[in-house]
Formats: sequence, structure tokens, C-alpha cells
Amino acid sequence: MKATIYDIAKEAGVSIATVSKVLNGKGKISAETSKAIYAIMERLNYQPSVIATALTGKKTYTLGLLIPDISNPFFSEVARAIEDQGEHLGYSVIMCSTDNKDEKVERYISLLQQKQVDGIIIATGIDNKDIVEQLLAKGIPVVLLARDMPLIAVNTVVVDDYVGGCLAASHLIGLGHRKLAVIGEKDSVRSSRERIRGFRQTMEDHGIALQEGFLKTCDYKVADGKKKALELLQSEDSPSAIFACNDMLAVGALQAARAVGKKVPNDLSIVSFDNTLLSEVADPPLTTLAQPIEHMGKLVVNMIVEELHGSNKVKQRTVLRPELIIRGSTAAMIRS
Amino acid sequence: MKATIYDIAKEAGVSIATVSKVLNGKGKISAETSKAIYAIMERLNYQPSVIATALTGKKTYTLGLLIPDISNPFFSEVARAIEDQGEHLGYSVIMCSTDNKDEKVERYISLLQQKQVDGIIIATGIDNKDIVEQLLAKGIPVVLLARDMPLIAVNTVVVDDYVGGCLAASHLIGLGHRKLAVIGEKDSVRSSRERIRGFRQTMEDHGIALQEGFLKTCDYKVADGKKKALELLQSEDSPSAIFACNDMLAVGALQAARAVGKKVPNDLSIVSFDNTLLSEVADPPLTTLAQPIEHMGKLVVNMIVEELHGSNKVKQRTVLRPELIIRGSTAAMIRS
DNA sequence: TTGAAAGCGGTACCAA
DNA sequence: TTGGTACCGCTTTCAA
Repeated sequence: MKATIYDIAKEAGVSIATVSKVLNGKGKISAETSKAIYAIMERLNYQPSVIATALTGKKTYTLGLLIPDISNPFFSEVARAIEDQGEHLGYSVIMCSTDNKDEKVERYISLLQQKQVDGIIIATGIDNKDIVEQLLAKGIPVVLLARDMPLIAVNTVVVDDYVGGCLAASHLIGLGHRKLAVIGEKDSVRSSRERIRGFRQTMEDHGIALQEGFLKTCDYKVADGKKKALELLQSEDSPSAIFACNDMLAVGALQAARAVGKKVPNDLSIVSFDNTLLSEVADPPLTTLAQPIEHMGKLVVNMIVEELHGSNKVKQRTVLRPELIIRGSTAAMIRS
Repeated sequence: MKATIYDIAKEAGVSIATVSKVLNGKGKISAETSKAIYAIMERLNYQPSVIATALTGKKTYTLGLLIPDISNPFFSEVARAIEDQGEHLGYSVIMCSTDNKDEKVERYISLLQQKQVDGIIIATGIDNKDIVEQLLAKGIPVVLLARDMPLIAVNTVVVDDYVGGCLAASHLIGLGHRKLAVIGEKDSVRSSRERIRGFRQTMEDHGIALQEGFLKTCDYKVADGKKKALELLQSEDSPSAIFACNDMLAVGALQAARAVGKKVPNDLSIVSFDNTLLSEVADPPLTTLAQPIEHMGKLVVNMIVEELHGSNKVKQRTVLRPELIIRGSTAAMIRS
């Protein structure tokens, strides 16, 4: 059987209260007692039960992480960053892949509450804002990551999607491209929407209009991107550059280009977003807007832990700047 | 404040014992009482505390998952499969990326025990077998996934790495290749070792010897694979085909081929292992030995849950057969 | 400096 | 069919 605080107390000839105190470094305990107790804990390989501790109203040192899909490279990289910082600060993380379904979100949130997680990191799309508000109302620390609900008073870490879109457009326009197309996620995904907005705005600032039919939206997977890119590339009047709103879509576009015999970047430039493993692995490697994934993970965990500690009462919204990483998928427009 | 069993009892004018019974469907409770209590639980939005329940010796409905790195596509896909089946059966999973370091493994395991997880799935390399044995000795359900420690009585799910290696070799030899090289993980990684053993054995069965210097081992990342592949391809006497022991290494090999101007599959065939997202995304898409990831996840969760229920006392070791998926990275040897 | 005892939110045994 | 109550392992007053 595992040793309990009672075993330690009995062995040391003291009360459990005393043991509890040395365990938490509280109250006044004589050096000898303390030392003796430590020795016994060591010898019995005592490990306090997080469960019992949590029941007395303390923390569980567990965080919930809601993401659309842990097998999506962007989110698995985010998860890793969060796990690392969590581990650093003593927290475990429970992963919850929601497939962006509100129904799964609700199930998971309810589960996390029953397990008394100390906080919840939400990096998944949520249609129903009530869900977040209810959490907040219950006083459960929540941080939004890569999702934005500006109207709600909740700590948030996002990358500046709008600026990312602008940078993508500038880059392509600077290379001489004028016929630009966009493949994004469906309109309900705010990050994608913002990227597109930035992209379009920058185009207009340069006096270029986003052509009718050159804006495609779909789900986030490779196959979706490929399908939409094919539509773009097979029309008689096809774009010379595509901005894909994430790496998976971009890879799909790459495949589409190959399928119709267009060479990237010579016949077609592609700019992507995320800078996951995929963008390095693709051929050619993707020019992409890098999200500072590691930093995001660190920040988001710090935020939630600070909120737990009760320090840092004011809600904040941190916006990180994406950085354009130029690789092989973009090239100057060849004048014909 | 969250409603507790006491609130429900008071509201219903019964004892907490009664409420507990209807909650667990135990004992004899009159239909009316039961109905009334359900109604009140509903109204008060009552959610039993997993923490409190766990403290009374019941389960936490939480599983620990030890993997080398959640951001590695193979493991993130495995994690997703495990999470899904876990959710299906009512279990959450805590992710633990170990980087294959025993020290991190031990820290995480100790943490998981303090949190009283119901079971631990180990899919990470462990040098020290004692770690697993200690767990077993404490009666904590453990299942090994994609790792093998045949001498220890522990439930295990593995893919038949040896056969995978054989299939890879057969495929290449069938295509007419004779100068075969291998890039694997370092020798301490059993799965890689077995794949290589199978590959080599099949070569020998065909009267081909694995040439000196044509076996390279390294870490598991893309850059490692690229480096080793470059060494192979830059020697004056270079192989016509490479068997890379996982998708990341294969992608590295692909990059190396490109770097030295060899076309895959015409100048060089590459067979990979895993069939993660990467193998579809690579250009050309990789011929690879598919691990039945989803099935593995399902199986491993079922096994551990069965062990929890006390059913299925006998330890079993399930070996899954990998399947050769032929894509674009392999082609018949061109006679010169 | 130490200890007794009342919780925390449930479960389960034994009575009623 | 219901209820009283002793736990589960730990924290935290309040006294001693």
C-alpha cells in the first residue's frame, strides 16, 4: 500500500497535523522534528495524494487544453509548448480534441470541471460564446489561445492574423504578383477571416482588387486545400500566387499545382501560415508566416498560472506578431 | 458555489446516502424518490466531484500517456487515437512528452501516481526496465505501445517491425533494386532495430548482402535523416534505394536526394515506415509501411480499461501487421 | 512547537 | 426503501 500521512505521523511519533505542516513548510516546527519527518518520508517513499489535497480546496495542478485536433501539426506543436511550460511550473495537461464541435467542447468542459482542473486553455473554435462566459462566471480561469473573443473579458494570446495577411500580400505584391488568390478556412473561423481581411486590404492599398472567385474557403485539411486550389488553377484565368491560410491548405495547393503541371515557385507562388513542420518538409519548402508557437505556449501557461495565484487581476490580451519566413515556394513574377 | 451531494439531499429531503445510491444506481430506491432526485440534480446542475469519488478508492477516469514527443506526427496521431477511444469509454488522458529521457519518464510517472491515474500507457523508449516493473509491482495497470519488453509480464501492443522490414526489402528487391541502404534510429531503439533486422534478413534470403557502410543510424528527426542520406548519396558508390525507418527520416532522405540532384523515384527509391501525414504530404508521396495507428490506439485503451475492470487477468501481447502502402517514392530499377 | 478535530464530497456498510 | 456514519488523505483553525 502507498504510504499516507498517517503512516509518516505514526512512524515519527507525531500527529498528522505536524507532518502536514512540514510538508507545506507552514507553522513553526522544530528543526529536529522537521528533519526526522523528512527522513521518514524519504524512507517510506511518501508521495502526498494530489487527490486528497485537492479535496481540501487546494489545486489539482492540472490544466485542460481544448484544441481542434491534436494530430494537426500546428496544434500538436502548440500542445508541446504548453506541456513543457506546464511541466516547468508543476502542471499536467489533459488533452481534449474537439474537432471544433461545440457539442464536444461542452462535454469536455463539463468533464474538466468534474475533475477540478485549475484552468482551461481554449485554442479551439467555439461558436457559442456562452460556453466561455459560463466558465468565467464560475470563476474558472480561462485563457484563449489563437482564438479571439474581444467582447469577453478573458485573457487572450493571439497572433496578429490581420498583420500576417498584410505581410503575405506585401510579399507577393513585392515580387510582382498581381493575380492573387486566397484559400482560407470557412468564414466562421475568425483567425482565417482576419488573415484574409489583412491580405485583401493590402491588395487594395496597392490598387489591386481581389478578383471574384479568387477567394475560396473550406475546411482545414490538405485534401480541402488541394480541391480548392485545383478549382483555382483549372480555370482559364488562373492566379499567379496563392495565399493559403495554413500549412495544410498550402500543402494541398502544392499538390494541386503538381497535379496540373505547374511548377512552384516559377509558375505559381504560394505563401502559407503557421510555420509548422509541414512548411519545412514540403517541396519546395513553404514561404510562410511563422507563429511563435513556443512563445505562445509559454505565455498562455504563465497567464493562467498567474491568474490562479490571484496575482494579475486585470485581463489582458497579448498580440504576437507573425514573422514572414521566406523559403522556396515564392518567387518573383516572371514577366511574360 | 457548485452543488454538492449535500445540497441535493437537503433539497430532496433525503439523506446523502440515498442520493449517492440513485447516483450509482445501487441499492433499492423507490421510483418516486429516484425521479425526484434526478430532477433536483438536473435543476441544480449537479456534477459529482471526480476528486471526492476518487478519494473513496474509486477511479479517477484518467489515463497517463507517455510518448517521446507529442509534436512528432506519429505520436500525435497515436495520441489522437488514444484520446478518442478514451473519451468513448469515459477516460481523459494526460499527455507526457518524455524526449526519451529516463529522467523525465520517472518524473512524469511519479506525478501520474500522485494524481492517481487509473493506468499508464507507455509508448516511449525506456532504458531502465525497473521503471516498468516497479509500476507493475504497485499494481498500476500499464500497457506498452509500440515498445516491447518481452521479458516483462505486461500487456503490449506492437506492430510487427520485423515483418515490416521484410516487406520493405521484398518490395524494393521485387522492383529490381540490389544496392539497398538503410537509415534507422540508434540501436537502442528496439523497433528500429527489428525493422532493420527484417530488412537485412530478407536481403540475405535473396542472396544480397547489406553493404558495409550502407547502414546508417541516427536520431529520428528530418535533419538527421537528411544528413545520413547525404552521406550515402555522396559516396561514389551510392545505393539505388533507401529504407528509412520512419517518415521523418524518409523526408530527410527525400531532401537529400533533391540536394544532390537525384530524382525520386527514378534515380532513387525510398521506402518509409509509419504512414503518418508526412508520407502523404511528401513529394513524391512516400511508399511506406503503414502502422494501423487508429487500431493501435483503440486496442491499447481497451486493454488498459479491461485490466482496470479486473476482467482479463492474463497478460497479452498483440502484434499488428504493418501494411505496405505503395505510393510514388519507389519505382522499378532502371537497367543501365 | 505540537495536536485534536472539523471539514472537503463522496461511498458503502449496517441498521432501522 | 431509507438513513446514520465511519472512512478516504489531507488542510486548517484553535487549543494546549
